[in-house]
Formats: sequence, structure tokens, C-alpha cells
Amino acid sequence: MSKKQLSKSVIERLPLYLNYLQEISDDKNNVSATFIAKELGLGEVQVRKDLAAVSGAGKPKVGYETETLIEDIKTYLNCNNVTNAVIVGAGKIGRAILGYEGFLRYGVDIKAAFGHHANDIIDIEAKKPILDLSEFDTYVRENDIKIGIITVPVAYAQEIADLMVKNGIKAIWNFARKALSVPPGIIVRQEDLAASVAILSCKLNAME
Amino acid sequence: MSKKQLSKSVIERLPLYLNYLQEISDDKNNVSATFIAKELGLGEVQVRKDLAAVSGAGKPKVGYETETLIEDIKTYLNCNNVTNAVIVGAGKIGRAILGYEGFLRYGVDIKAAFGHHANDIIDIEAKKPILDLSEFDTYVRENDIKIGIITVPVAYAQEIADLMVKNGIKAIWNFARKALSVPPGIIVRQEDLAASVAILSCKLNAME
DNA sequence: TAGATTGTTAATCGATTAACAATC
DNA sequence: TAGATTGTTAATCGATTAACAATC
Repeated sequence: MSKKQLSKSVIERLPLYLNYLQEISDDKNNVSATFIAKELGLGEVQVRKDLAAVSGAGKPKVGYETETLIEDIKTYLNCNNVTNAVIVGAGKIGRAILGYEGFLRYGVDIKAAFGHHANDIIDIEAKKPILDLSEFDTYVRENDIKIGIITVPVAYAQEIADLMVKNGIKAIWNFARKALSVPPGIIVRQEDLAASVAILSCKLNAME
Repeated sequence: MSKKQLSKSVIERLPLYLNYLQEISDDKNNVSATFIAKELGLGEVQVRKDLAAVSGAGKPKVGYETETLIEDIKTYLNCNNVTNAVIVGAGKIGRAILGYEGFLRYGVDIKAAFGHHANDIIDIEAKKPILDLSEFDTYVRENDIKIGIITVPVAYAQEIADLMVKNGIKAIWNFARKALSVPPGIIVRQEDLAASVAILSCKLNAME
């Protein structure tokens, strides 16, 4: 499975294409890079290059077969293999993520959340267990968990990250506003929703 | 207020610096770019250049005054002026965001959420109203709302975006997986949490 | 003074855009 | 065939990194 390693910017555009293609796949059997570019407000050559990188099945005059393109992007993004994940932190954000079904679409299955003094509570809507942190080690090892999601307060984030690494978790999605220190080989993605909206407000302010 | 327009990449690093500086501000009166770079795992020159862009108050040998630097970044990010925001979509994600206090730290005050057939429900923990969508127009105009946050299902996203624009909202933070079409001058920030984790799982897969 | 750290100018790197030949 | 669209090679652009003189 020697997959071309694409640049970060390309990888971040792939979900965009995927969503759009899935949206139109019922109506259109074929689609051109030109068309996608116009619809998504991107450069035509950029789209063509991105698509060529994961697919390369385009035909002059007609464009790409929509279904094939969808499959190729999904394959690249690993959507068809399920990767298991757990959340540590059963507060509002943790529960909101636990209950959101959109992740499975990308092959990520969030199996459970862990909290303090929680014990086998089941999130009714999501039908997923919220377990006590003491069960973490066993659960992670027994359920082939690869991704850990941290939604605890800043003060505990590093400690939880250490716990995850200790139990063999290889990728961490961190919602705590704290730069984690992890051993090499562990992937960390920092998510700061507040910063996202700060940038929005900053741009807004710059426009006046 | 002619503020230098920094590049997207620089702006996205500012919150990172801000968090770290606030974390250490009690212990350290001065801090060097070299030190920050090492702690956050960034290039030394990059940090120095970023800081110079918003502050420029560094002194050879001692570095920057921590407090001044914090204030300069906050000024650039517009943290000290409050910008009002509302959420449309009172599902799990909408409520989670409504209840999260971290935004005020960046000067964004989320005043209320709107849902269908909701009427003056108050989110107990957050102490913020969840109102019916029919009250949207009046509320937005009367409360100087500048930012709109969309957490409704994909099918309604464009319609809500139009409603926001119609009522004078200038910046939209969109959690629906849909490329919005808005008039020029309106800022849209697309947020796709599922795609975020997809990229994580993709990298994880590429490593093996 | 000597050395750490700054700010700036030049070099490198990577990503986007432009140009164009190939092809269905 | 003609024309739309592809894939590729070269040119541009922007951001990061390296080098170094200035300074407290």
C-alpha cells in the first residue's frame, strides 16, 4: 500500500471535493475539473492537479467519472477502512462529538467517551457508552483504538495525552488549548474552535 | 486603525503564541522568541518574524516583555473589542458551542441560539436563550450581531446563510458540510470537524 | 566587553498559476 | 474534424529558512 504522500494543502482540499461530488453524484455521471473549480471557487488547474494526484482517470472532453472519482478520494482518505477512536472528557464538547454521526463517513468510528466518576452511562441518543476513566486502559487495548480525542480542561490535557500514548494510541485530536508534548511518531492535531472564530472576527475588523 | 494585513498563516499562529504566553505570564516577565520557538516546536526565525509583525518591542539579550506581547497580540486579534454572534441550529453542536465560554477570551460573545419550534428556552448551564427562528430578524438587528454561526443540517445551510446576509451579518462560521454562496464582502469560514479527523486518520494510515 | 537575542536582507523551498501539447 | 478538457512542463508567487549585522 505505497500511497503517494500528498502535501497538507492538497489533503485538506480532498474532503471538499468529496462532499461536492457526493452532492451531485445523483445528477451527473461525469464532471470536469473546470466545473468543480467554478462551483467551489478554486483554481481550475489546482483542481485538476489535485484530482490527478489521487485518481488520474480523467478523459479529455468528458471529464471524470463521478463515481470513480468519489471512490478514489475515499480510498486515499482511507474512508473505507474503519479506524476506532475514543474521547476522553465527557463535557459538552465531548458529548457533542460522541453524538455526531458524520465521522463514520470518513471511516472514523468513535466507540466511547471516558469521564471522571462516570460509569457505564449510555448516551441515549448516540447509543454509545460513557465510561469511567479507570476502564480506559483495558478498553483501549481490547477494542483496537487508534485515535484519541481530548476534550478535558487544559490542566489535564497532557496527563491524558500521556495515558493515550502509553496505551498505544497513535494519533491525538486535541481540543484543549495546550501544546502537547508527545514522543516522535505520534500525530497530534490541535483544534482550537475559539481561535477559529477569533480569526474570523479579526478579518471582519480588518475590513472596516 | 490601519492595521498591517498579515498573511493567513501568521494569523493562525497568533492564538498559539497567545495561549502559551498567557500560560507562562505569571512566571516570566520576559521571554525570547528562541524560547517560544523551542517550546512550541516552531522555527526560531518564524516566531521572531511573527512577533515583530504585531509587536516589534523586543530587546536584544532580554527578549520581549511578556505582558506587552500579550497585549499586542490581543490588540491585533481584536480580543479587546466585543463582537456579537448568534448560532442558528440548536442541536448538539450548536448547544455545545453556545455553552463554551472560551470565545469571550477572543472578544466574541455568543448571545443566543435559534432553533425551529424553540421558544425562549434558556440553556440552563450557559444561561443563554434559545429562541425560535421567527425572532431572528428582530434579534439580530436589535443586538448588533456581526457573526453568524451555522449548525443546521446541510439542506438548510444555504437558506440560513441567505437569512443572515439579509439581516446584515458580515461573517459566517459554517459547520454544515456545504460550500455556501454569499455576496462579495461576506467572510465565510468553513468548519468540517469530520474532515479534520479524516486527515488525522489518513496520515495515520500513511505511516504504516 | 562578550554574548545572547533582535530585526533585516538574501536564499531556499513549496505551492499555485500560466502555458501548451496531447487526446477523446 | 473541431473543440473541450486533460496532464505536464515552466514561470510565478508567497512563505519559510538561513545568514548576518545591529544592539542591549
